Amino acid sequence: MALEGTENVLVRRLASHDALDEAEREAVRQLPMTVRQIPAKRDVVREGDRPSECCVILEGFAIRSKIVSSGGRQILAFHLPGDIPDLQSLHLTQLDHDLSTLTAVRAGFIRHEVMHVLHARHPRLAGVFWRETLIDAAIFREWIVGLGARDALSRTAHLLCEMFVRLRAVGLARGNSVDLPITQADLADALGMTAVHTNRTIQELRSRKLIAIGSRNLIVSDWKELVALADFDPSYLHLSPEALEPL
Amino acid sequence: MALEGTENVLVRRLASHDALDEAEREAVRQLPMTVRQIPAKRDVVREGDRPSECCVILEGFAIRSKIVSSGGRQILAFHLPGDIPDLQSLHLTQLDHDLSTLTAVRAGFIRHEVMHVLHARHPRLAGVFWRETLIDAAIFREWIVGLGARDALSRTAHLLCEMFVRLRAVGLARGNSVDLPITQADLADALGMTAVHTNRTIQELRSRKLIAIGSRNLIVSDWKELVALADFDPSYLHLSPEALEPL
DNA sequence: CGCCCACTTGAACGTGTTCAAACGTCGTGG
DNA sequence: CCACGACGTTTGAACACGTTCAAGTGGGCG
Repeated sequence: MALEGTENVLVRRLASHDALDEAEREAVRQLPMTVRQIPAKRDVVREGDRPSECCVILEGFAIRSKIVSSGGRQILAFHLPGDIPDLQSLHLTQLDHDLSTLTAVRAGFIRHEVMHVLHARHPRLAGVFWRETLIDAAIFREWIVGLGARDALSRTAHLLCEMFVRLRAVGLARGNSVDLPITQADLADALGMTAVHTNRTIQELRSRKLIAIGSRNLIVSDWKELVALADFDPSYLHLSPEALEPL
Repeated sequence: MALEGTENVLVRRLASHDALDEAEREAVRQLPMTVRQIPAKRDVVREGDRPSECCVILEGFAIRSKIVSSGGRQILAFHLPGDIPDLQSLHLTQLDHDLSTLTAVRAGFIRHEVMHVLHARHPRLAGVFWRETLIDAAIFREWIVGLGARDALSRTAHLLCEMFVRLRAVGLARGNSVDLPITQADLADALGMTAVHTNRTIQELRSRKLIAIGSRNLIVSDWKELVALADFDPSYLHLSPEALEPL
């Protein structure tokens, strides 16, 4: 049945770093979770909200973003199945950014109290969830490096490398191809550049035969060269050795 | 004696958000901590290290940074007294960036095992430390916004606002003046721009009579205007209402 | 006194922006 | 079945923000 699959997304994610014992796995499986289907391009929670639950993405893509006074939008993170985009709300009452869907999303919502009880009962699980938010922060740091110290071409290549590795790590790659339903305008808002220049940068990556990319999927034609151009080192993703192995 | 003061830095910081009960405060005060004095411009831990302790800054300024292949350095965070810059190493074994001192720093080192025991014994304290890393991440997010969506002037103003508020929150401001021993070259590496342009941007802020700034201190002459220019909203710092009050 | 480091200045240059228009594709309704 | 509109992508040309390189100033410390 559906629920089994959905909960396993969470167990698999949490167990991918530290091994969990059976009691811990079972406790996660037993987490009461409300599964909701959310259409594409909808806000899930907004800046200023004080959420009382947090959500696991089960299917689809979501983003976190922030609007600046000049009207611009900065995308802070792309989230894919297995991610818990607002886990921080567990200890930071007020949300300081928006969470919205890119595609249609199926997400599981877990109430904060339930999480707190889980953490009190299974302190090691608290550490595992904590770790998830730390990986989140590690990705933010790498984005800071990209925005501050890399030019448009290597910054774009770097983001594509990251998305590819993360999707592959959760089993969403088929060979060197992944679904990537992110428009160039969205990429632009993440990369801190205009859609026009994002388009030209992508064309450059294409003409160098590093990638083939459409509006819904990405094929990495030359992983080695793409990584070299991007100066991409996946250690910041803190994935298990297996998830990185046969790249 | 010195040790009392140093430990109180930590208690005060942790208690500034959620109230701690006496047992919890005492547990933090009893944390065995090795205080070390580190000269200016020294690495504390480096990318790739697997630290077995984490440190609280007691005095002085530190930075986290990352080197890119092209030779550039991106500063990811400025840390001041009360901060725990490598708290993440508690659950992320391998460090993905460097931590180094800007000025001479007095820091207290706490072994990971000790922290783990503390968290197991006082689950609520675990949440409080977790929260510290979440605020860290919130600051990263705001830097992403700055680097991606703000121009040089407002980005620089924003960073100065942030530093001023954070220093004030830990009692390091005297009126509208704070010690800020950050060179323009360091600012440049944080802001993702050249030292030359950082210099010109600062001159612009000076000539607009918003700030007076030397190489060791910052005076905010016109807070309201500076905030407006920076589009600065301190909520992302998740400070207590008292720390923000009479701005 | 002299050196080093941080800051400052000038001028040419380039990466990425801005504005504006056109193209292709997909889904919808006539 | 074709017309239409919406959306994402592509293209061109002028422009600007920030870079680059190079030289010079000023203050603090040995």
